[in-house]
Amino acid sequence: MSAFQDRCEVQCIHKENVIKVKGNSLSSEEILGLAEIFKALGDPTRIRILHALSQEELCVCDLVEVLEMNQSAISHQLRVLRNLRLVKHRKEGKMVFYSLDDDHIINLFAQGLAHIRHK
Amino acid sequence: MSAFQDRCEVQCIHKENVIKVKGNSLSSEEILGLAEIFKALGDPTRIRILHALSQEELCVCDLVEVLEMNQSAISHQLRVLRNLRLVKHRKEGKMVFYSLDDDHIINLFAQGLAHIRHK
DNA sequence: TGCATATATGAATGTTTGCTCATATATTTT
DNA sequence: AAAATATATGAGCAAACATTCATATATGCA
Repeated sequence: MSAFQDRCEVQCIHKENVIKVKGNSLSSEEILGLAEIFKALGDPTRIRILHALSQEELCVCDLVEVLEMNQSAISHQLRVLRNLRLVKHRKEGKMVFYSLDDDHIINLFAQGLAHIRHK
Repeated sequence: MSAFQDRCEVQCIHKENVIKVKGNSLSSEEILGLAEIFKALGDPTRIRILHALSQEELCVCDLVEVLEMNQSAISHQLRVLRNLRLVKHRKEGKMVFYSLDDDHIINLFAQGLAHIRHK
């Protein structure tokens, strides 16, 4: 209780709920990790890339064609997805083929679509 | 095929895959809708708010106390979540109580955590 | 070796975003 | 009616971001 008055000038706190919720919070790593993934999914270009890759392994050129965006933009976004291990890549000659690194993303899409369709 | 050469100066395209994937893309509304939700989840403060609300209905003051952030920041983020219908609110006197608007978010969190824990 | 192709990346830029500060609104209390 | 409390919101600012342009790297081919 002492921790309360120290910092917060507000009076309406429902102490029990606050204590309960504070005692069951996510770790900083979990919070930052979640935010990082969701932020990566929070961009139309990256959504389109991931959705395309959920159907086929594709090279960068293919993605350029599918998304109708320029190659630099695609490559920059692929780097973001690669750094988060959302996609993996495989080199074959001059080309680099990308694919999803695991299936969680597909489930996340399904959940997300379920949400927007119920609204 | 004509559509190809028009715009794209690249030659390595795997035509069949590109056609298949292009023919099965999400609609603009779906893409933008998904991006919007995931963007909303892509911020540590909003994650913490949503996680808190997944345990208890809380008023703004409670959230201020739980997150240890100032009231204005919390209110601004609550507005974002409200606009996307991720949370709903209920007024009681001077106070406004917030809670999750549906359970999809909980599933999204679970999926997201599954992803980061497997890496 | 030299040229073309596929991809990656740094710098620059315009936009978006999250927070703070100040203030407005709404409700209760005195 | 005035003061206090709970919440909302506009303006301003710094940081993050998405794209473009120019260029670098790497591979295959003549």
